[in-house]
Amino acid sequence: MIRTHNCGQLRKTDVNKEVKLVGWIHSRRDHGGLIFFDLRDREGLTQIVFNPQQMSADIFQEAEKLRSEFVVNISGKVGQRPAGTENPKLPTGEIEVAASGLEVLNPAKTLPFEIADETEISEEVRLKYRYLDLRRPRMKKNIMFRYRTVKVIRDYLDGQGFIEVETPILTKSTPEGARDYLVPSRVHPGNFFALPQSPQLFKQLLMVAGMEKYFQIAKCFRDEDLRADRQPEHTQIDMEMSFVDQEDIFALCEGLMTEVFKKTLSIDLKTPFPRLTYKEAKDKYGSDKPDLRFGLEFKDISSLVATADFKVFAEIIKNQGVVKAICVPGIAGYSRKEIDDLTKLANEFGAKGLAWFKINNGTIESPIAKFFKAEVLNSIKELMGAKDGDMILIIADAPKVVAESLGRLRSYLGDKLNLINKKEFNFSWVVDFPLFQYNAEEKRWESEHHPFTAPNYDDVEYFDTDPGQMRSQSYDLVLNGTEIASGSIRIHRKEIQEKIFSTLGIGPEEAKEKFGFLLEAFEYGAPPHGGIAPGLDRLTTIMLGEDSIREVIAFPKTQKAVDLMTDAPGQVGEKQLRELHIKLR
RNA sequence: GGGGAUGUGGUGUAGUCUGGUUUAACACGCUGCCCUGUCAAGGCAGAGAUCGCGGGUUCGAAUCCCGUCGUCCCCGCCA
Repeated sequence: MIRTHNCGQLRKTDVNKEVKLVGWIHSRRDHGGLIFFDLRDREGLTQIVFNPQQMSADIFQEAEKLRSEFVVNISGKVGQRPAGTENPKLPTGEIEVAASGLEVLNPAKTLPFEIADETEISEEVRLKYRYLDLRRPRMKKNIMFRYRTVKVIRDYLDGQGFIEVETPILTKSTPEGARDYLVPSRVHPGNFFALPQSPQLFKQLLMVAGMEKYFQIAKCFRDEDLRADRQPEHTQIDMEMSFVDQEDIFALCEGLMTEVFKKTLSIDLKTPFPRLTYKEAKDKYGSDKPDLRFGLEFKDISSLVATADFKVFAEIIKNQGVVKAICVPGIAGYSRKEIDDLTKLANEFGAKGLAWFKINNGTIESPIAKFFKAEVLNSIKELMGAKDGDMILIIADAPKVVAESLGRLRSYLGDKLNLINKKEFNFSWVVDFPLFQYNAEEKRWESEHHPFTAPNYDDVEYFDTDPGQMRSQSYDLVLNGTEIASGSIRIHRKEIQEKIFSTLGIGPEEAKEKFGFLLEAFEYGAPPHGGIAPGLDRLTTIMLGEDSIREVIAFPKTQKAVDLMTDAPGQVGEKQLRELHIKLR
């Protein structure tokens, strides 16, 4: 090894030791007759001092030529800093290394930006020079935090009897779900592998194989448009267990999260995490991943206003619509324009209008108040728990539109009015998802989760009469309004699987062609099994208080799915295409 | 596919609405010189930008118009 210590290591107890340090020149303070450098490696910073009276003139001259980010090898003696010159900001701040030897291992051009958290740099520049961006303390911290998280996960699951198994990256395209990334087969002209959207089928086959407890830190690929929380490739903590029910999965996942938060952030999570059904979540928050760090719960006021003189509401209720409201504290002073902005937001999500009641001096002010009897207004006020200074926002529409638009208003106001405690980590389970959802465009039923999700066995009577009514044994883990894990108990019996396929309009032939290997496997003794897959990127993003998963991914892609550093994707030559039997059009 | 924001020396911004007192300003960085206790070192001097790209309007465009490209946020999409 070139070095004897790292740059975060030396303390007062090391004074007078002869040491060798390597690293990057982090900063330079040249006093002419005396030069200070902060030398940086992964572990920290150590001040190096070059004093011409204590070294050869040659070396001092060399030191004068050092610039930012040169990679150097320093030898010297650890010294206690003179009284009053200690730096309390550095763990190594009580000492410095008096250099006696210097070797430039590699010079560096002037960097496009400084290696410091304080400098704001456009993401475009950061991604082009990602290897420099990762030198910055924040990014280094994020990447190392991610590693520690994964390490805790592996240790925990190992302790629980799980084994990590790798599954193929080159696999088969499956219908439904996201768009696949395809890889052409050279050996089989016209045939393609698909990159896995998740190891779903393989982990179920590992259960059939008798592995009982499987996990994998698994890369998943989806060729869909990107967002702050979506990249074309992301990492799941993929888990599957045999002989379990929903409760076992919850307990495992709660144990895992508790361990992770304890070991990485020293935070004690309270378990069990609260649960709410999909229906409750939609009814009260308009979302299947509600942010429960703040209230603004929906209240259904349909029955209160159904018989009032206000025709708009009455009509909507008559046509299977609903009227729901949230009570927003302290915004009764909102101007016309501010209310217009809220209305515009509601419009974006399909609501035709936004009604409002301002509570001032105990009375309700609203352009539509005159249509309601005093006792109706009072009942609404009471139901909403509205106080002076509050404003009740009301949306009347089809249930889906009300949920989406009022839900969006809720999130917007929760953020805008600072109702959210940013330090809180609020976990909850959302359970009893519907088994199917109807695709009106294609006039067919689709799986809400995936086609291997077990139904809630209390609901199987609806298979032929009302599939939309059926609940599934699938569940999401929600953290601060983000879905961070999704899973289900799987079907392990052939006849139920066939029933699902027939509801989805997948005939026996098609099922055999697409999932034949899985269905066949189920005929050789498949244990009951289920699993869950937390998203590592989303989880660590929230834990670190970042706004985008790009901040926890070493080499992420832009919104156009491009890697600005490597310039991928790129063109390939005619020879490569010919070998793959591909002709561009 | 759609909506919105944005692009000015190496980096981050001001200037753009209201075209001309701009020879495009400021901070950081960079270069040179001075400097023995700094740690966001300090002082002095200096270099560095055809204002994303293309076209148009105009006597005159960073500024107005059209197109185009990149980046970001959102909708659709993401079992």
